[in-house]
Amino acid sequence: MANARAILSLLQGCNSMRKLHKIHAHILINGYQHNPSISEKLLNFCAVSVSGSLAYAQLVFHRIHNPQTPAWNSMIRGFSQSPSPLQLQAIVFYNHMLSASHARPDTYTFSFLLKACEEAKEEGKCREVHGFIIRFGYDQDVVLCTNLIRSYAGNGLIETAHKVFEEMPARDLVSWNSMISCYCQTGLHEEALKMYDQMRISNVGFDGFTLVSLLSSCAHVGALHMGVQMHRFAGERRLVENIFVGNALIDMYAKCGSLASALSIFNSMPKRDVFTWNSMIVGYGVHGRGDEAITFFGSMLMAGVRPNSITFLGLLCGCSHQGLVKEGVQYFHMMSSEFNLKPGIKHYGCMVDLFGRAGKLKEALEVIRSSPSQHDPVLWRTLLGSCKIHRNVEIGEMAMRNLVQLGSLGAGDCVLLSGIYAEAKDLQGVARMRKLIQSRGIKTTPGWSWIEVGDQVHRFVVDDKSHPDSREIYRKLEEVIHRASLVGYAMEESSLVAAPESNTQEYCWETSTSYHSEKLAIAYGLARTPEGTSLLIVKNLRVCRDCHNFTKFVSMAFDREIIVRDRVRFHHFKGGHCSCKEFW
DNA sequence: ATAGGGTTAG
Repeated sequence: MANARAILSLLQGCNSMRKLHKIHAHILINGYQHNPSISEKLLNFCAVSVSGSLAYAQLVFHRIHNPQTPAWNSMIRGFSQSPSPLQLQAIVFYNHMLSASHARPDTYTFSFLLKACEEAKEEGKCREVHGFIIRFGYDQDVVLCTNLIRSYAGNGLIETAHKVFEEMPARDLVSWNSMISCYCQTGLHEEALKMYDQMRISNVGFDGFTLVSLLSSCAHVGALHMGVQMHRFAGERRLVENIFVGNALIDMYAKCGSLASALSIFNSMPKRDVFTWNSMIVGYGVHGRGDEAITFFGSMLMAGVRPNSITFLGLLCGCSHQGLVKEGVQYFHMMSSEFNLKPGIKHYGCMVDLFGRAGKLKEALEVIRSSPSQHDPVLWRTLLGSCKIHRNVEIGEMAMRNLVQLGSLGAGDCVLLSGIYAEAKDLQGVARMRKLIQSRGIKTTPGWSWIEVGDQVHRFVVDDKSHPDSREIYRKLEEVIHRASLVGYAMEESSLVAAPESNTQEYCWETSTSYHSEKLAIAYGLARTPEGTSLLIVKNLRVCRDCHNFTKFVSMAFDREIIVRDRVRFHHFKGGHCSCKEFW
């Protein structure tokens, strides 16, 4: 004979549906099915627990006579945690609650509803729930406002999210952290970093959550100095031991070109997870140091950490940039044969690059043909890039035809093929590309470069005149070009030769009068930093040949180390040489 | 009874 108290404590310790069925039987035998605290507990377990069952919860719910707010909340919460289309049932249930019962929604109800909207990716629903919240007078609640920020941002409405943030009556640490992480996850890293200045003024302090998002943004824009500052803050609060913070620090240092610092954090970590190892492996990979990525991969396995698909992206990237064809092929196969990981489109892209870069264009083509995603423009674009490196007109044209067919031809692709024609002395081909690029309907990706000087990240675009110190920057650039030319730099004048090389490069035909964004960033960096300090430039596209050449001579003429992180990899320029050994 | 925040790739 179990009494009500005993049943409640059984429910408390319940961790599987099997146990639950037994307890439910007890409840029925003892006639407790109408005891509200027992049926609510039962319902809550079925609806919310990971080992529960929403279907069972619905049965229990419908047997409850006159369910109160807690019961409705359990159901709404259960639906909000459900997989994809089912979440919106949460809103259906809510409407049902309003129309068919006397139970009133509370702040918890809305919190669960917003969670459902965040996952469901339906911005209309998000606005709808916001309306409910206002109607019930809960729009001043800090937690609900924070929920709203996440829901709006998760639905692509970052500006609305920011508006909620601005207008909420008071912001605590969690609201700040949420706003910053929303910017970070939306890719608006400059905005995220700007929030930090305002956060300091507002005196809410910071914690590990703050640092993780900010470090991720520092990593993306290459803000090394700010990252170092975060590292110091982390040290003061003993947050470096926090695995999330440690991982974010490793990634930040690796992405800001300081593999040595990344390694020293790695060595000091008391615990390491798959993120820790991946950050190192991807770090070595994008620096073109495939052999070290491979060594770390071996240690990772020894440490008993299971690799995931990102681990292999890092490995394959390293192999392709170091020309380790045999190893790359081996790891590609290992993915599925030993770790049961299905190669994704990115992995196939690496394989196309691995063969293409090594001059094995036929094999690269074979990879595309055999991949499950042969209609993906990225693969053909990668192949086109390889054709440029190895001057192959025939396969280049084939790649181009495929891009046209897939309707995803961009200006960069035309520039690339034009370069291939130029090197084959096919002037008509060049003219055709030039014409194509000027026709409408061709997509262009605007290029930009970031450089961190002092505590500010500066962004430049091609021929940028918007910087407040623009005049000075152009004057400096003239001087830089002059000094570079004294040690052998010659700007490539003809548009035929100077047409940038890669699909995703900044393109411009009138090269003799245009300055790519990284030249402006380099000039600014040279003007504003002490002699001998190294510069870090981060680009969203790939470096063109002229800029690559330019940077080599600048590193010699000014005796500076210049690190350029482009869309795919790192270039370390020093004394007139680049770490990529012209292999990019 | 129950609520809000974190890292790698893209």
